[in-house]
Order: sequence, then structure tokens, then C-alpha cells
Amino acid sequence: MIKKQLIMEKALELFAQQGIEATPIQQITDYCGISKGAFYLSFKSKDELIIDLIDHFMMEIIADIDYTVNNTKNDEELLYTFYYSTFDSFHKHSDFAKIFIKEQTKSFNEELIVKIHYYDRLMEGIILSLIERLYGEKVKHTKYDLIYCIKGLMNSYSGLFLFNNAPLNRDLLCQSLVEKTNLLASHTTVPFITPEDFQMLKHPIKEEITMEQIIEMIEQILKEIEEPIEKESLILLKQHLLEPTLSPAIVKGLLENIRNHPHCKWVSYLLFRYYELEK
Amino acid sequence: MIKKQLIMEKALELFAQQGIEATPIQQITDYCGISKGAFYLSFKSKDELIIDLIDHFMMEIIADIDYTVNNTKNDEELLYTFYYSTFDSFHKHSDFAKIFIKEQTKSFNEELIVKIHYYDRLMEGIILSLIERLYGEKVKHTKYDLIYCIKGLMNSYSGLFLFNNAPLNRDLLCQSLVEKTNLLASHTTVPFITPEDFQMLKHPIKEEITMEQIIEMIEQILKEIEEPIEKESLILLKQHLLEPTLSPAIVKGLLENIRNHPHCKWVSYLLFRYYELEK
DNA sequence: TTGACAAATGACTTATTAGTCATTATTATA
DNA sequence: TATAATAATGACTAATAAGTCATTTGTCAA
Repeated sequence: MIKKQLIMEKALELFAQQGIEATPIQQITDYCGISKGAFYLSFKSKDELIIDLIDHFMMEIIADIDYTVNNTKNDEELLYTFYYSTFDSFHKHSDFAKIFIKEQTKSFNEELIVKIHYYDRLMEGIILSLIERLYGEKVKHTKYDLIYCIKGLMNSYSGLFLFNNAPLNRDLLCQSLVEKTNLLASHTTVPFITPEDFQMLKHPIKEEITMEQIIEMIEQILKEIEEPIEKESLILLKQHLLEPTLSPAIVKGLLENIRNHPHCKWVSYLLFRYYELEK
Repeated sequence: MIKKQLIMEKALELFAQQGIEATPIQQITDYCGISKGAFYLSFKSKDELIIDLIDHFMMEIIADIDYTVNNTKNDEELLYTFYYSTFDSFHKHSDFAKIFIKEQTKSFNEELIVKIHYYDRLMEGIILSLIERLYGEKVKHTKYDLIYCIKGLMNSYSGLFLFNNAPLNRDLLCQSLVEKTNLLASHTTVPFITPEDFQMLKHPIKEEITMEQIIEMIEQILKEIEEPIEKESLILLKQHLLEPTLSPAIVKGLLENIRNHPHCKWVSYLLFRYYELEK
């Protein structure tokens, strides 16, 4: 279903320029060169389009960052790599990042708010595991507080480069943030957010995903993509889920095959977790 | 014009609950117990209401913070006082802070975007003068960078308390932020934002205001308020602007009279600056 | 070539809401 | 009390945009 992708791309562009509310379906379809009716063959409603956009891009962004963090073996580079891949993702999907940062909540439906919360918690989870890995016991009392500092810094500086088209020195930015993070992690003695506070902001980061859900997602993706390698890899992975026959090396290779396809990032991330191929 | 105030208050409440776009004029007027037509006797349009809300509250918040900072003589307390009065203002006007944080930009008209920029720059100006006063030459190369750190921290933690009705320990929060700010100010060696970058984000913070504009504002306020003391003080201050006759002590006293009236905060702030009664 | 099926179209329906204005109610004044 | 001036009303207009569906267009197998 290539049409769906076209609509999502063009809609995102218009949303970033004008805002979501200010962009009528008609304008999106005109921009795509299709009829208004055709839109409703791909999406049930405008809200569904918005939800799909958020899911698509947040999944991709988070899967990217998490993968990068998990595959950086050298602790010295970890923090830098984290910031770098985060800003890299924001930059790559800057249209999405713009609407996401600026149009949070509004009134919108409950589903959207829950979604945004969910991805926010996921991001916090990644940051937390990074902090624990880097600083361990030293930040026992300050680690949850540190999460909010990191989020604040990221937000402040990313706004700067999303809404200013001046080219910026991403290397310097990341070095600078690494220094700041290390400073705060090493010397903070008065944390504001305690472990209890953090728990209180409930909604577990987990949300275990079942094998059935993954299979369903694979079937969905199979309908959407054409590339033969990715397609075959997905089919094999699906069969392996139903009845394990492949060796770990083959599974890992298949996952590498699909990892960089935009439609597969999320599912490959979930499968990596499912098979615990990395920690 | 008490009607205008009523509409602003009720509208703010509904905006904070449902979002601006999602709140029709009819609902606001119903909530006020007036007719729809009456709305248009007070405001030319819905956009004017929004602009007025932003002006009213931003002026009050910024005047408050600036006044507090300028009247804290003890440098030891300065940073703490700054954070405390900021969060105090956010808390006092939490409905406004909510819509302001969440609904930035959208598509909206040019005027709004310029307004928001303007107040953002004003806030940066206050933070900058605070940093310069506290750390002086030591932060020559990092002060502009520090501004973005402080803004990021404020944003991160204020979001936490605006959208979580749990009571929070504001004293601890401020102590914690003071420590963080001091850490960053004392040890940062790799700033990201250079003085040149900061200049590039142009639009001067100044925007000098003329005496005529102040007089016009006073006349506007005189139509809106009833309290006799404030009213007389304003009339005397206006006369003094046209033809200086009062001693500095009397002027200062008159300004103190109006300082805490919601409608007068901005004008009193401007007059303080105009007479340079404090630095 | 034809007929069956699917894909695509865009005029239409329905709903919402900003803003207007002729009419009515209220208040002030003579 | 009568009259003029002002304030308030809400039915109405006009504009916009989401979503529908009868009709047209395109595709492909027989």
C-alpha cells in the first residue's frame, strides 16, 4: 500500500508548515495529486492519520536511539553516541519533530494523549538504563532527577535547531551536553525527583508485547513493502516465531536485513528484545 | 470595563481545560452568562482575546519575576529567589501557563508568534542579567549557553508540576535547581551557544517604550479599574509624566500603591524602569 | 471484446463556528 | 414621565471542513 505512505509523507510536510488543525484533508489530497475520497480508502479518519504518523515516527526514532545505545560497547562514547543519535533522528525527521514538540496534547482524543505518554515513558526508560550503566551506584539517589535534567537540556537545544535553519555543529553540541551531563551526574547532591516520585508518575514502561502481536505486525508490514530481501526475511522470521527452526546466527542476520527498512524498525527492535540478542 | 475581565477569566479556564481551538465563543459566553453578541462588544475577534490574554499574563509574570530579582539585594539568595518567584508565578497563573506551554505557535497569525518571541527574549534578558550579576567574568564564554540550560531545566520541571496535581515541595525544587545552576556555571568548559550565536537569534530585547505609550496605557487602565487608591495614584503619575512636579519619594510610593494590582503590574514595571528607581 | 471486479472520484450532506446586525431591554437625562 | 442614548440579545449568514456514496474509470481474465 504505497498510497498510505504517500499521504503520510505529504501530510507531515503540510502539518509541519501550517499545523495539524489548519491543514484540511482536501489540501493534503490536492498536494498528493489524488482525490479526497481516496484519502478515506487509506485512513478511516484524519485522527487515524495523526495516530499513524505518531506511531510510525516515534517507533522509528526510539528504535534507532535504543539500538545505537545498545550497540555502543565503549562506555566512554556512550553518552556522546546517545546525544548524537538522538539529534540525528530529530534532524532526519525534523518535520515530525516539529509538530510533535509544538502540538503536544491540544485537546485531542484520549488515545493520542496515552500514546504520547507511552513514548515519553519509553524514552525515559532508555535514558535511565543509560544513566545506570554509566554511573551505577554513584547516582542511586539522583538518577531519576537526572532524567529530567537530560530531557530538559535535550528539549531546550533541540528547539533551537529545529526552528532555526542555521547549520549547527552537532559534534560540539553533543560534546557540550556530555560535559553538562557528567557534571550534573557527578556533583548533584540535592535531587528533586526521588525514586518514589518517579514511581508515582506510574504507567509502567514495560507493556509486554506478545508473540501474537508481533506476528500480526509482520503480516501488516508484508502487505506494505515490496523489497524482496526484507520480505523474505520477514516471512522466515514469522515462520520461526510460529515454529522455531532457525539458528540464532541466522535469526540475527535476518534481523539485520530488516533493521534499516523504515517499516521494519519497530518490529526488528521488538524482535531483538524478544530474543534478547543484546543487552 | 468589568465585562472584559470576566470574559478573560472564564475563557482562560475553558482554554486550559479543552484547548483554544476546541473552545467556541458561544461556550465562553454561556459560561459567563452573557450573550454571544456581548462578547464582540469587548473584543473585536477571538484572536484579539487570545492576544490580550497573552499580553495580560505575560506582562504580569515577567514584571513579577523582574521586580523580585531587582529587589533581592543579597546575591546569596538571588538564584533561589529567581526560581522561587518564577514557579510562584507559574503556579498562580497555572491555567495560563498550561495553555502557553502547550499551545505555542500552532499556525496562528504572525502577531502571536512575534509576541511569544518577544516575551521569550524578555525572559532571556532577565536570566542573562542575573547570570552576569552572580558570576561576572567567570562565565564570559559560557553565559549564553547557561541561559539555555536554565530555560531547559525550568521547562522540564515546570511541566512536571503543571500537569501533575500532586503537591510539590517548591523549596526543595528551588534548592535543587540552584545547585544545578551553580554546578553548570562553575564548571562548564565547552559551551555550545557562543555570543555570536546569541546575537544571531536577533530581535533586540529592548523595544524602548515612549512616555506617550505609557500615558496611553494608564488611560486604558483608568477605564478598567475601580479601586480609589490605585485610581488616584495612576492619575497623579500620569500628571507627573506630563509635567514633573512630584518628589522621587512620592513617585516611588505611588508606584508601590499600584504594584500589586493585576491591571497595573506592567505599567508599574515600565515606570520603575522609566525612572530607573532600581537596578 | 466483454464483463466483472476493484480503485478512484468529487459533488454532496452535515456539522460546526466566527462574526453580524436588526431588534429589544436598560439606563440616563431632561 | 418621555425621550434619547447605550447595552445586550440571539437568530442569522457565510465560511470551512469532515466524511459519504453514487458514479466513473481502470484492470484483467476469459
